[in-house]
Amino acid sequence: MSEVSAKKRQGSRGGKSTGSSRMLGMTDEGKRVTSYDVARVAGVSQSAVSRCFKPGASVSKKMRDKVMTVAKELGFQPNAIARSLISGRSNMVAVIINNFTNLYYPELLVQLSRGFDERGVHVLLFTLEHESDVDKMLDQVWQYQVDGVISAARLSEEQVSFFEERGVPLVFYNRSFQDYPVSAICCNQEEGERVLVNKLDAAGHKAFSIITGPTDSMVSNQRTQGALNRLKELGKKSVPVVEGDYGYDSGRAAFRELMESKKKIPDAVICANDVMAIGCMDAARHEFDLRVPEDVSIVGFDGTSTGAWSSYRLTTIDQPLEIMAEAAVSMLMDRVENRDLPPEKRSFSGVFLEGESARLG
Amino acid sequence: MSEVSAKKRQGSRGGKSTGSSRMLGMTDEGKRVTSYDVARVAGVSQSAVSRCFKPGASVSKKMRDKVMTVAKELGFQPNAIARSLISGRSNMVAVIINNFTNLYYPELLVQLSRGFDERGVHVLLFTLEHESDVDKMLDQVWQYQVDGVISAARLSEEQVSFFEERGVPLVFYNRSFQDYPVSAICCNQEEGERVLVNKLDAAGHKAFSIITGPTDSMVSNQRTQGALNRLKELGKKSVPVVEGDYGYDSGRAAFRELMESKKKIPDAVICANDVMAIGCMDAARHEFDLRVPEDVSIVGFDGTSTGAWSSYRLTTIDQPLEIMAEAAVSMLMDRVENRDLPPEKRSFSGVFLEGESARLG
DNA sequence: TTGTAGGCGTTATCAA
DNA sequence: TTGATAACGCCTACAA
Repeated sequence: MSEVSAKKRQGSRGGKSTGSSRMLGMTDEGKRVTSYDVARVAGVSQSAVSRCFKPGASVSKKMRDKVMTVAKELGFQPNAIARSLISGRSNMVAVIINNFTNLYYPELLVQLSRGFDERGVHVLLFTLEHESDVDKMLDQVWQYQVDGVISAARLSEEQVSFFEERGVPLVFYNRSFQDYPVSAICCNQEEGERVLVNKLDAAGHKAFSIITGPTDSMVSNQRTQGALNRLKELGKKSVPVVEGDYGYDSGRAAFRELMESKKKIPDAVICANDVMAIGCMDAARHEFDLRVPEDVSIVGFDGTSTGAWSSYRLTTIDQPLEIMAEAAVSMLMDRVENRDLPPEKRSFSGVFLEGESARLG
Repeated sequence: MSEVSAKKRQGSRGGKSTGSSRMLGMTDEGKRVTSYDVARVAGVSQSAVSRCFKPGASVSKKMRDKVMTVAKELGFQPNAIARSLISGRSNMVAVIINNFTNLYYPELLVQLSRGFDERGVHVLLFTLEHESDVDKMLDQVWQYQVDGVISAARLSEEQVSFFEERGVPLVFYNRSFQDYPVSAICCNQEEGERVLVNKLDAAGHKAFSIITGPTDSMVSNQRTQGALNRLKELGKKSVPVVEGDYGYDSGRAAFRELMESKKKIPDAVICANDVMAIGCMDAARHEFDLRVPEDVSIVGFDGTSTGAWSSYRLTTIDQPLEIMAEAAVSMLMDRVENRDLPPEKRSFSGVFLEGESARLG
């Protein structure tokens, strides 16, 4: 031990008397127990202690036992902050989510958190309320030296390049760019909608309507376009489109708007997500005394657990959440380990859930 | 500038040519821009740069302008990790949540996140699946030097003392100990249940039943006890009690169990949360062709947004989520600022939501 | 295998 | 007000 550090750290817990420390993890002076403290008590160097806590390091069994015993005795845990500073890896990942009104996102968050946990990585959560907050938040993310970012919120190209320039891997969840290379996990929104339209069309529906999410939602736009494209191919033109905000009330309001407009009453309503579809069903049944699906078919998208509740039994497209979340986690971590991996997109097909909210027979 | 640091940092961005850096926030060698880089370009000392980024520091306007200009030019942002190391404050707070099946928790998480954001504090999220994971997680929390912890998960006294010994402020959300001093924000569960029972009793209900949450849930136990206590006071004995797990399916199953047991059919079912109450309603209506509330009254607890959906219009107790979350945030941050504050408990009354799932007339 | 010493990027302390 | 210098707690060559 160097003279300097010996002098610097003359805690009253010198050598012996380490028996009954009431304050596990703290020195008698109320400071955090560091590797130096462990080293002093164990009579070894600080670097030895450090090595004992590094998985593949070269340490003798004797040394490791000695150090670990003392470490446990003192309640020592390496300081992740200090480690991050020197190693350049924080073992933290930022998860950016803005759309919490959509019930889908909490479920996503749980899955992501689970996946990262398994890898010993921690989630720094960033929730957005207004898109305008994004830039301030990006600075925060950068300041905390996260190893990577998963964004389920829309970012501009400029914002994407913010991370790119800085070498921070970024994986989008259900958003992407056509002409800008970014890594992304997506559910194939268009395909899903086309499946729904096909099923509805095959069952003889004539008057289609669409309820979209917020117009600035990429997912909503893709879903809407998917449905409209397929409808056009089937010769359906002038399909009424009403805008919602992904929330229950907006689904209700949108259905009301459809019914009260001059156009013909719909017999099939395609909603950009499950929650609005549920709102839609409630409006149809309780405000207009319509039977679902006999009078009107209503379909959603997401496969949220609420959609399966027996008052709704929603016909919808189930996004394979666990699979997509796991894919996002591993795609990100791969890029954390190896920054040279090129951007990659993985697109998963949704699974058609028949439910009972659409007449398909 | 010292000779040493001048030698160490001889980036090719010396002095001039700072005009068009493609790599904002990175040096030409691909390293993070540090305060030294800013200092060199601006021709000032590193500590001057540091001061310019500290709110109440004593810096001349001229200095601040010069530094800030260069900082912006280079895309410099102070490294929060390094700051945490020296300052002992990470500006991160751990939020521990285990009960994600309960729809109440995502909404809580958003509110907490919002509150901390406003204070420039970041949320490190810890989700628990099994109670057994707790200890490993506590070590993680400690390693990251969080400034405080909010736990909506149950912790043992030992686990609480883990933080106490280390001087990390802890605030519980909706859990507490009777004989161990901890800070906590609670909704008055007992009181809420008593209100519900009174309303149901006043409307002439005779056959009460209770569906509980998991037996190891403190909140569920309090709610159940609150209801049972009041019922006993009203002379109702032998109230059937069935255990659920807070989930929709368990609410359905529990109702089924109630109906199929030998005991008399209930005319009032008290559920430990909204989601189970919803499951219960669906079972009553769709499996037993009962009318709610004419044949059976069903009440929940929480005031989740789904309970208000028009298929349910749940009669329930609304926990004042925003208020409670804000209280939790400020209670925690107060203790981060001043560690000497004694533990405190704040208990908020729930708000009775009349709904239409209970006959109260 | 073990110890020494330097550095990660800040903030804090003290002279100047 | 500014600048040099010492922490903060750890990891990592490099030397022993």
